[in-house]
Amino acid sequence: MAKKMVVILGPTASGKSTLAVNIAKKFSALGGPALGWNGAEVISADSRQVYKGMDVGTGKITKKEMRGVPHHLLDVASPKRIFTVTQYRALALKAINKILKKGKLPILCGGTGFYIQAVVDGIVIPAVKPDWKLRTKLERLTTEQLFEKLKKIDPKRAKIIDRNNRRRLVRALEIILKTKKPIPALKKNPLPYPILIIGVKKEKGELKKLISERLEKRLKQGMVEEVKKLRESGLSWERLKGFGLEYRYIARYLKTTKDFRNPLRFERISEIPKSVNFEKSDFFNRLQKEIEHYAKRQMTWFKRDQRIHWIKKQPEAEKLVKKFL
RNA sequence: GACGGGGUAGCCAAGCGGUCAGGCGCGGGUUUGCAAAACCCGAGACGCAGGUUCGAAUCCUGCCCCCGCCU
Repeated sequence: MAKKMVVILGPTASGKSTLAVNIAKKFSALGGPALGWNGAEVISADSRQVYKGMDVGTGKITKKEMRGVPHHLLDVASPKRIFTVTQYRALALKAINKILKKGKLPILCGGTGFYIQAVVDGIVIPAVKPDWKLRTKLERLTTEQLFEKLKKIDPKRAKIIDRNNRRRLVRALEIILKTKKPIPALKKNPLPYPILIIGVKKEKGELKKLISERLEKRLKQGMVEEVKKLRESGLSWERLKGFGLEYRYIARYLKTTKDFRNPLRFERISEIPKSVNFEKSDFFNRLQKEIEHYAKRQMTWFKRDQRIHWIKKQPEAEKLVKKFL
């Protein structure tokens, strides 16, 4: 049994998590034990599920849904602090090695392409914590000024960076100013063993339907309350907005209800009716669109990776894994 | 029937004689230190028919349609 890893990726709502668990559960049938494997464990590759307290909105798998298959990298960070790819990669590598040491197959499963790439292709970068003081200072500059500044102190990075992207400009400057040296040239350090990458493909219409059904379910499961709780635990509206999608939209909604600009006013969590009628509302439709766009962006990311084996149904994935092992 | 307002891309909406509105949606893309974030590019239009003009979404004439209001 040589070291190997399986990656399962795909757009949001495509059913990746379920597939990962199913594969792990069917591991014997796929011939794992016969080849010396002791089983399989899942590592989440999701930039939002790493946060504690973000469950309903991220579609975090429940204990019950795991069906005994161990999952890693869920709830490893506080939403109050920024979590970055760098940290993700370090934790993921640790988890992968632990799993391999047990003689088990790691299944990296998630929709954050950047995180997956960081692990699989290995982008090596030292960590620099965000410096809020410096950021507020930089935020005062115009985008153009930020770019000029970067060009002066690190022309190499300036050459390839998106000069319209304030966020990236600020982060680049932060790193340079904190480490006192230019951004080091990219070093790739890919995992040294075979990796099977499976992509879950869905027809556009079907995916839309899945997204819509899931969104409805989440709202019923108390997503509004989840966001309210996060807010009450001290997260700023700005921070919630940064999480995007559900968190962004519900935060906006709660904010307006709090500002008394909305006819629906909820002072305490208990006052939020169990079934605020979001369905068919402007709120619902917009959020739905937003999630569809997100799915599209994910696909844009995945499309360029030629190593991905795209599948439509589980049996195809099983076949691939069996052969791979 | 009279008067008033209006008909601009799938939707909302500016322009009212001479590069371009814009937003949403749609399509494509970037991403190598916040990535569910952030950012970029593209297609598509002036209700219809004439006229005036070097040039018309924009002015004129006629017609069609919608909304309001009055009888």
